[in-house]
Amino acid sequence: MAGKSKSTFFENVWKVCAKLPKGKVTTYKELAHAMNSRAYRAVGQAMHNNPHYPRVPCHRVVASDGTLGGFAHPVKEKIARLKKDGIEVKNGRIVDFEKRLHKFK
DNA sequence: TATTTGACCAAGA
DNA sequence: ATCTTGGCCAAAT
Repeated sequence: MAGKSKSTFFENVWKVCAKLPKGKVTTYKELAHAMNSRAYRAVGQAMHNNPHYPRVPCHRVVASDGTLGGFAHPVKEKIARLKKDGIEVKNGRIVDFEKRLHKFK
């Protein structure tokens, strides 16, 4: 085997997040879960440092209760991008959150 | 190596 | 339903 390609936690997060279909959202917790981890806080850090937009759609990652969570830019932009993806936000919450929520695997 | 910092979460009050 | 608290984990300092 040639060089061992050890991937960091962040890189794994980005890799999984890149699989999120357009028109859907996921949560920090779900991303962690998909990696068999409970580091949902660290997932937030990975999104904050996401160097791969738009390949990694970090704006479609929200909090477990359907609220928006954070964003590296004004939250206003996150809302705008979601709307562009066909996802509605009202009063700081994802509309029809449960229907929009994507679970990996 | 130890401490601090978050785009979090679940359970209490 | 909203607000507070403690716990959680990886990265950065």
